[in-house]
Amino acid sequence: MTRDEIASLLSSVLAELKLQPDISFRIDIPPRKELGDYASNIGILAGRALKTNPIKVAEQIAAKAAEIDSGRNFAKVEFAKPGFVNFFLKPEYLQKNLLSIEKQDHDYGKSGVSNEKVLIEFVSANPTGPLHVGHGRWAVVGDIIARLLKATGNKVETEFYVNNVGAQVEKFEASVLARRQDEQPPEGGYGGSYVSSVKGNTRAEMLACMLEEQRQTLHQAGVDFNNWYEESSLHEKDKLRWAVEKLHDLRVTFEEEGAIWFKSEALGDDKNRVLMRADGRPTYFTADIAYHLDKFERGFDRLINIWGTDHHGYVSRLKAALKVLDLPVENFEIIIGQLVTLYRGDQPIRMSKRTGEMITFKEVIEEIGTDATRFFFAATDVNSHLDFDLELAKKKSNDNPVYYVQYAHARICSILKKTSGEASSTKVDLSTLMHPAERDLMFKLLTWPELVAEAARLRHPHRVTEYGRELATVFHKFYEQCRVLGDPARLKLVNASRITLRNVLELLGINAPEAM
RNA sequence: GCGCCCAUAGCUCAGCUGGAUAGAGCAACAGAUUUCUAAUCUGUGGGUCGCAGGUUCGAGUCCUGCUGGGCGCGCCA
Repeated sequence: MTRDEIASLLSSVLAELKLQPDISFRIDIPPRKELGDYASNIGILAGRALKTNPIKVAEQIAAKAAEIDSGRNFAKVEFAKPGFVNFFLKPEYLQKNLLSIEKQDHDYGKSGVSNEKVLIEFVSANPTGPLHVGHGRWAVVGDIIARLLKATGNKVETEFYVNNVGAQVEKFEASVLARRQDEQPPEGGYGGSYVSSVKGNTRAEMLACMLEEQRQTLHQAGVDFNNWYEESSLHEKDKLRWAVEKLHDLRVTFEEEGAIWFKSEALGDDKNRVLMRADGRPTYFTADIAYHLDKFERGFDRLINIWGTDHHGYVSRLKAALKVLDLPVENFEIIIGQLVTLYRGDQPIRMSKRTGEMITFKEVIEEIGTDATRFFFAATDVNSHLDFDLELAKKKSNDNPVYYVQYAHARICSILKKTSGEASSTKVDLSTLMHPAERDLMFKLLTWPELVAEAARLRHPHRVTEYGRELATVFHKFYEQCRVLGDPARLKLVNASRITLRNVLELLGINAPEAM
């Protein structure tokens, strides 16, 4: 009985007992083992809805659930204090799941809970300098969210938007040329040391050079985009003018001081915004409207953007524009990624693209490795600011959480190498798997698919790293207490653990080494 | 000044649409290896969940105010 199956069981219990059928009860893993494998607050909520004693209702529900199940999946179903219903799975159920894990192999954890065509856009750094650590964080998070959404049944494309038009790229070109003449960059230009290594004679060549470096860095981080969407292609297709005309037709534009404005203030923004400058050139905002119109035109059901916190002020104006254009804004999510402050010991390192004083994403990868970089950046909620001490990450590299998880996988492979394929035998009596450590491990394995679904739904990669640590812990404890070699049932359990652990690392884009 | 985000153990962070006795890793201390990898495990200490109110059977979680920090508030991108 997975969480979903318990949910539908409880729904039919409510129906049979003729209780309030539409309460949104929760099913959780309770804080202590004595309270079962799963627990629901259903009695509390039903009691409240019916204005009766919640404990009595819980008692009734527990009895009915046990009756319907009639000992197939649950050893017992109990009710408890404020109105909880607690479910205790039979060991046979957990044991049976091991066979299912082996059978599903790489697919264990995947599901079809969602079926949308999703475009996720992230990083989208200006092609005027190397990627900084914040980009790196958003790259890792975006990449893993894409993997999560694929794993739960969606068709997903990843996209990097290239801002290769406008004042910034003009200043970039001027800065490169100035550096070659040993001159100062223009006002607001780029002064980092990387400027001298930019190759190319034309602006396009210079941008291509910078872009290629970004692409390589991302590849090194295990992040490979499906699409690189160049802003210039929007201009070539005259999409900006087309977008402005659409807004004009909707009567949400006006002219003032020679510029064309969008009446965004009336649509939830702080103020009105310029679409076309007095000199006739469009703003970045106009390009962004055209770009997102184009995204929806390409037939995606859902758009997800990861934007740096420095762009959060653009959320309301872009949503206002898309809404007035009658696009489904409810299917347009913007995840705001907070910054990373790098430290060397107590010393914070400022991230500024315009000064030479920055540590790039590439340097971080090279210093602490791809696996550790991905794990650390995935391991915290992207909505929270992250303080990241390079010295600490490097110094402690031997008991980094990522190595802890990888080590569990390597240990398993080492055991399995010592066997002659007994783990793959189909006729094994699993009923001997009764030890508490075995049970804990089996239960942890059982919850992997629902964890993936939950992490995908919340767009929370850090749930996956968390699970990886927990699974490794449960495995290591099992390993300490239970000798595996010579026990066919335990070999089965270990093999299922190997598959699950590998799938966790696969989802995170981290290597699953067979030896360490 | 206005807007968004954050504040949980010495440090870095989890805590799911409000649920049962607030967790993990690191750091500190004490132990475990003739046995499948000790990159492991066991145990100990460590908390007014920034502060003050409110909502209710129940608040780290929701609301209001305050304090402290990050980021925005361009006819830059």
